[in-house]
Amino acid sequence: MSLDESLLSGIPPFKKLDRREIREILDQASVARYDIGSTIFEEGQTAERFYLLLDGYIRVVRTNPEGEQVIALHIVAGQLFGIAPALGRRDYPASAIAADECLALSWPVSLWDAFVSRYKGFASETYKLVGVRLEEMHSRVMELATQQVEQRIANALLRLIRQTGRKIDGGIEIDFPITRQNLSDMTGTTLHTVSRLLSAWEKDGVVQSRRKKIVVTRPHDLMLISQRGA
Amino acid sequence: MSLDESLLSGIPPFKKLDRREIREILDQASVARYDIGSTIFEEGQTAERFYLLLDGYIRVVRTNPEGEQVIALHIVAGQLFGIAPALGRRDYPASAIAADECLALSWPVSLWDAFVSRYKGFASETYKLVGVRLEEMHSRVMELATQQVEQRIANALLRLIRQTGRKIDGGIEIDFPITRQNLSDMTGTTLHTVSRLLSAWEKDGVVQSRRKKIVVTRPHDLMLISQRGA
DNA sequence: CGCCTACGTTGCGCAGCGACAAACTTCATT
DNA sequence: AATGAAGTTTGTCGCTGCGCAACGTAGGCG
Repeated sequence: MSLDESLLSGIPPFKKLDRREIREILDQASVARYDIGSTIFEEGQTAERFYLLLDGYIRVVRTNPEGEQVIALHIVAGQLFGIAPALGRRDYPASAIAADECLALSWPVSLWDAFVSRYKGFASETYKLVGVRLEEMHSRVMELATQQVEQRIANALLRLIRQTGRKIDGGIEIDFPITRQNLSDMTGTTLHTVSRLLSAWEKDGVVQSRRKKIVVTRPHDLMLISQRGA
Repeated sequence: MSLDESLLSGIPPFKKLDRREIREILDQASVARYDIGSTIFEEGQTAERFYLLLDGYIRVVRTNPEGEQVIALHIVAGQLFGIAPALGRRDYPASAIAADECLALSWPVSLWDAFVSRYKGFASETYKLVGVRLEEMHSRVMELATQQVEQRIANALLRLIRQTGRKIDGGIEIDFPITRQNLSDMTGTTLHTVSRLLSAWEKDGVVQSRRKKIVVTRPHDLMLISQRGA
């Protein structure tokens, strides 16, 4: 099966490359589809491949010895993930789970060094990506350390609509199925507390939610909530 | 003033280099001493230089709009810091403050690309360092999201003695001055709570502390505390 | 079409720990 | 030796948010 060059042409780590180079890269790639809820790789596994998400959303998850989950971040289409080699690691530091149906390319890690040295802009773009992730981790630590549960959940929602929001009439919808449990795993709280807060916000008309779906109807009010008590 | 090549010869990012290359690098470096409590660079500033800590300890700190501080990590001797260019950034994402009297080398960021391309092992070692930091941020998020205050403080102490511990008779001492406030800034709690817990632990003989000094007398018991309620 | 499982809601009680307050200790400075 | 600032201790109080429990609802699958 052959992939079209246009797949990669707009995507940051490859945007400086010409047609021929992209062809080269695509010819070495594998494509795979992942069902919602399926695991792409697991924490602690030896990193065999690195990935590029073409479509869908990925949850990057860590589990502690007690079995509690924490969602570290979400990957959106066009981003590399599973890039252990960029961090000088032989194993994946976290698990990747398809938050929605996903389509991804992948390459064996043995090609990483060649990609870095051979393709212009690839290295700098990936290290920029790592920078962004580090930055995001930083702000999660800040939030967890200084904010109340209500503000943390508001911030989590705001980040989600910023990164994965889809404009619909009446608000901005989170583009993939998400449960209260998921939200509580992102914010270090319980599904009960998330449920209560969403109910309260729905009553105030700030959000509107059905099962596994959340629409933020008044993003500005949510921003005010996220800064409450400042 | 001329610096001796032995300064850099054992240090990871430079360990694969020969005498001549190290000479080159040293000749382009500036040396500076920083008083305890002084600021080396500040969050948001344009990154002019990147640094190598030769002696002492650095606190990497972020401040939120409300003025609350969070200590992101500590830098120990032999580590690079202020490496914004490695993250594709033009500004420093956090402030660096001397936790003790410090000695550091620095180079203008304009040299970064040359270092990466010219010196063997420099790139891979720095990205490994970034990986370690990302990993550490990850586990901080995990801790903040899933653990009680008591366990978080125990973990913070354990990390400190692992990274900066100095063996003395009767235990392991944290090698630089540290206050209850500092500890609370690392764990997202208050100095009052830290004080109470340290007092309790001291009564149990797990730690021993004076003003700005903490000695862990029974590290194993502290480990048990850090896993309590598991 | 109905069952079953996953997801969501809500009430109640409790406790961890933050907020506030006040006093004490250590150390640097003059 | 006196003064003051910075760091530490300790007590009391109350609220946020978690644990537990029970029930309601929606959607997938046979």
